Amino acid sequence: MEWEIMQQQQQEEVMNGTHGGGGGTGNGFIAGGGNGMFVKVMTDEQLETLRKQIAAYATICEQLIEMHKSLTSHPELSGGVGGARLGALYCDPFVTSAGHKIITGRQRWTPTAVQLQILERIFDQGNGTPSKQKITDITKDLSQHGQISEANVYNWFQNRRARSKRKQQVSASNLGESEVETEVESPNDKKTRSEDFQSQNNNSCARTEDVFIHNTEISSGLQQLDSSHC
Amino acid sequence: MEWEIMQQQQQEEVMNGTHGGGGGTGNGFIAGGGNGMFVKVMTDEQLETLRKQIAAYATICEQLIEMHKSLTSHPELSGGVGGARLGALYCDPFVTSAGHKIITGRQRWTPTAVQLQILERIFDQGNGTPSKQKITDITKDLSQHGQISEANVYNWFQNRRARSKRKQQVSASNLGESEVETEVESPNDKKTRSEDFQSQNNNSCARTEDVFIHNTEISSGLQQLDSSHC
DNA sequence: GATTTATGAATGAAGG
DNA sequence: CCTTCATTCATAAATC
Repeated sequence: MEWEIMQQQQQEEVMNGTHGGGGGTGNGFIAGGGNGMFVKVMTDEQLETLRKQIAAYATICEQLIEMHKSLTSHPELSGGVGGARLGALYCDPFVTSAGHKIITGRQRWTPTAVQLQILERIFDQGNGTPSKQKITDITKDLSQHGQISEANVYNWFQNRRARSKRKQQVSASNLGESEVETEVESPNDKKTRSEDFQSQNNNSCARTEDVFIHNTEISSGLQQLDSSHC
Repeated sequence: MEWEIMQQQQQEEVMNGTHGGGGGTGNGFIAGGGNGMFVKVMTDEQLETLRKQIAAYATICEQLIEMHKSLTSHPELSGGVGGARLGALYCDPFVTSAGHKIITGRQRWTPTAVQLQILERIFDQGNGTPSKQKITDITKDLSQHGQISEANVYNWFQNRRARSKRKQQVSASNLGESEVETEVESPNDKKTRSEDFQSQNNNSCARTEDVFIHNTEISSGLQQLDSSHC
């Protein structure tokens, strides 16, 4: 279809930019048609949106397939690990042997060694509150050593802190446990809110009531979607 | 029934679509040719249309799943424990492999694909002010498609707005000098149409602590499927 | 090169 | 609202 050009551009950018640890900063406005000519294409967010939607669609379809299989064929799968293998089986078409997926998702940033050093040092010293100004500052500093964005720095600190804390918890709670339990399972009572009306912890089990199929075509689905707004 | 055929066709479609782009610059997404002869990008309307179509497919598929669930849960289909058996089929690999208990307690709400569609649609419609009454209304509407509470809706809108805004800031500051960006709105008016569109997400109901499937999006789907029967 | 691990990123929820 | 935290998802890197 018509986006192939856009896709191509996007992929080129990704390939060129992110292998050395860059990327992540791209926005959706990519030059098309050589030098000097710019066309507006999908933003990254739009692209991401579509990617996710298609992925969700594929997921749902796969569920359908598996359900159908489990119904039509007897589930005497040897070992009973059908789920995993089936998943891999059906996933394969989505991942080409060339190595990239349907829509090349954004490559994630990978910190350079130097960047990591600096980040760690900052974390070790003043840590705690990476204020906004500080983030900007650090980002500017780190960009001397490789491609980076403020979001990267922000995420890095967030993750660093969270995982540091979690590790502490784990080591603390593991001291009394010689169980077969390999997983840590935070037994400490978290902040258990009880006054809010936050009770929706129920998995969406089979809903047998509102099942109706518009047997016509896509438009019916669109209608339904449209009518569902308020 | 008709969904058999439908499923078959969809499978073919998916496979064809994703394999076709394997060679060269092609991505499995849409590209049919592989050699870009035409320089054509999507307009916003086209994008929106596509988005809706995908959403419609997702909706239909979801309904199919629900219908299928209702079918399989009938006791006479498989000796009185149809639902359980099916559930065991899908759940076992995930539940037993990690050797842990399923914490059936708190877990954060994850919007269904359909729910997200509706939410995004409402969000897109401008009216960025989700009044209390509106929240209640939306919640009621969404509860047709899965478990949800008003707090969820409220939080979702809050987060959606905040992050959309933040993203705009980032992209604006990032591309800065590039002139391809048409100006969006006057800075004094905060509330305008949102440039970005949805973000889909696969939901997982029960926590699978040890994920041993790394097939990108599909694994999430399996998780969802696994948990949807417990 | 198939799995597993480590970790960047996304997001639901709480606090102020 | 805006910020922060906790959890989860997805993927680059590592491991076997």
